[in-house]
Amino acid sequence: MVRSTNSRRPATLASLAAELGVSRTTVSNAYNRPDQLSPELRKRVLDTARRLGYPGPDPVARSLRTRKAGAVGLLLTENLSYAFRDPAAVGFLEGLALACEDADHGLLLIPANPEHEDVASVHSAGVDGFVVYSVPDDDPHLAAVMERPVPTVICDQPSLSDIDRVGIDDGAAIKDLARHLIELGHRKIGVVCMRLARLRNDGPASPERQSRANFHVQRARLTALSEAFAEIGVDWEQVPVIERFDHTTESGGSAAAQLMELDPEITAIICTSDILALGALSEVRRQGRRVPQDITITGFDGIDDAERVGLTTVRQPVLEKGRAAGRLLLDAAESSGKPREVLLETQLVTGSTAGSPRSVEERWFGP
Amino acid sequence: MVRSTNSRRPATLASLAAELGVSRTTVSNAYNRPDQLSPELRKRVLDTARRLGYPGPDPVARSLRTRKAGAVGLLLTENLSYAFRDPAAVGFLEGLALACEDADHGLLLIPANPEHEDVASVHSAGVDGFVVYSVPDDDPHLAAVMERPVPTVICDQPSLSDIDRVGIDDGAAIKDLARHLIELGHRKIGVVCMRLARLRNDGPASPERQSRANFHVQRARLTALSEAFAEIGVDWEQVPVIERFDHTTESGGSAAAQLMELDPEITAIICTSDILALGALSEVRRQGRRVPQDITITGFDGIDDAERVGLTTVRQPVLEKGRAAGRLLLDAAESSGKPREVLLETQLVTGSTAGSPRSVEERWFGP
DNA sequence: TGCGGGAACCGTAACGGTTCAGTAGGTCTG
DNA sequence: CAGACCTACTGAACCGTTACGGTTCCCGCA
Repeated sequence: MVRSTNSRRPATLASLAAELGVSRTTVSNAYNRPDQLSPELRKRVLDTARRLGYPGPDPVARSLRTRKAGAVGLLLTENLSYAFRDPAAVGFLEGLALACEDADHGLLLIPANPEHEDVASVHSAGVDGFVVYSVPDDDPHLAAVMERPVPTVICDQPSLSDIDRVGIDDGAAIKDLARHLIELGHRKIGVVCMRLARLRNDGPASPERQSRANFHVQRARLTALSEAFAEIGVDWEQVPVIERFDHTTESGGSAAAQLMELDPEITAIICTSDILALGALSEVRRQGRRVPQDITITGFDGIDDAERVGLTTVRQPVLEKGRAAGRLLLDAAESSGKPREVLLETQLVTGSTAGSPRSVEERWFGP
Repeated sequence: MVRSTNSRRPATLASLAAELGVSRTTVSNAYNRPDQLSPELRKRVLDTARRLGYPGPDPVARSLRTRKAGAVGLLLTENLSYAFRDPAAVGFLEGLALACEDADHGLLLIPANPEHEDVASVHSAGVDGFVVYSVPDDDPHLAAVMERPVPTVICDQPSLSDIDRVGIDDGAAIKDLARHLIELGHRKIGVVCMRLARLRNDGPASPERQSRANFHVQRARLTALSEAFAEIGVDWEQVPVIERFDHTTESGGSAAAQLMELDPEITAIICTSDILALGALSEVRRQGRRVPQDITITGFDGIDDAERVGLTTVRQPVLEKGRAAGRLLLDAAESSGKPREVLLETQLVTGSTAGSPRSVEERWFGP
């Protein structure tokens, strides 16, 4: 593109000062501390600036000196576009954006390809702090963030390191859901979950793999599920858990199919996200089964589409989570010493996709 | 939060160099030009860095020196959270994010409150370029962006200034839609449009206000509509146009209500966005009218929800638009002198919300 | 033995600001 | 009329890095 007023080199504060015959300090003050110079001189500075096409103090140079960037970095180990594709992520981002806006900060989305070890993007992010959203605990990008000498807030992660954190009680939330299903009479269930580790794995996840999962949220939910069902004597080793790397409805569908093939006896499919559940729902119906008469399906998150179709799920306040993360990061009352923690409330949503399992006779011969 | 290894002051490249007894250049090279020093020394540098808790070259300082920020700024004159609430904006962002990702750049969302004159956020954005999305042509933030000596791409804006631009042919697109309605037999129509200027105005927009609109997209669409209907002898002065400041379904609903009250004779409501159209659709149905038997409703954008309900609309490739904007900005082949322009294709989607108007008799006494 | 050339490292000057401790000159106070 | 105090401005240090143009040293080769 072409610029209208362009001399060889763009004007700087120093060149402006020279032109005016004043010191750089004075020009700087004209922008930052109007009370430090006479109104006339200030006007003269600003006018000359306009004439020379000086756009005001360079943000980067200022940032270097003041040690403030006026921006918050968001790290989510996913393709950047995922942030806009997943409704829960979008909600989180909206909340985070609100908090940033309130504090007059920009929001920098940092590209961090999950299959890539390159952390240069983290190193080159000029930000005042990081929000880390849903990354595996062994992620190199996360490690790189931790090295940076700026405050950091982490979401949906265990509090293993001494870092401020925002999250929900994943375990308690999904236990409520599990007990709901147990009350309805479900004993033979199957689970569809999101990726458990950085390496792609699509298929059954052994109990060992489950407990070693690097994604805290998934691990917590699976553990809680196993506990809830252990309470009524269900052997978790026998419960099929299907993992999917990509978080899409297609994944949910194929996982549900795999689950039903693996064990046709299951009466309920518990999905660890609504997206997966919506996919499972379509697949199950495509196969001609009715929900919830023939099979029960549940999700997690409480996204709009889930509500629309009446999915039985757990609603978590994604927007609030984003906002809380931003607030925590930008709050001046920071650095109280101990890491702070915000736990948000969740809510069991009993929709129309969960019902009592029919007896085997009913299933085969009708009610 | 607490940092594990924290001496009084964080280590810098210089302190590292001093500790090692080498020059700053060498330390810098250890990070940026591994081929410039022996592998042994490099290892020693990196080891010492780890020991001292030096997180690598400061991004801001580096950015000042190299004149690169590794980020693209996005200006959209809306509350930041709007970017995540409006599906068309989300699609655009997704595309833009894809382009940024490909080029290993971050994406900085710049807060720019539309009702606020404060452009400091633009001045303090450390970015290599700007993408401007859907802002009024008299917006001070836009002016501030133009002052910054970095490349800029503008979306959905006339090519008044010599700036790279991405967009669609709004006029042609909506004319197709208009002709479709005309063929169906509509002569008495009403229009619901998005905000036309920076100052809030909810209600009828006079032809004069329409032609003076500061939002190019809206102006272009309204102008094209007036031309299309003028061709068949409809006096645009008589066509009610209702403007809404907030871009929500609620706005669409109330605008539709206002429109029908203003002129109960209209047989079609043309909305300049799907969001507005979806709101209008609910409102019309709430009032007990059937679509399209009693009234026709059309939108613009082609968002998912529109497709879901079978809205007659114009589909525009929002994701592609974002991607094209990003590509244009980051393309090295830039600065060819003349401003570049990318015009994307649109497509008329004939859904189920547009039909032939019934005669007045039919309307009152049934078919 | 002399010399060209590459590998490894260094010194200095930016990059474009902000900050803080002055200082010159004028006004106010007792 | 001395001293305190204020207003308006200045000089120099500093923020942490990279770019540029060396210098030194050693090796191979004629």
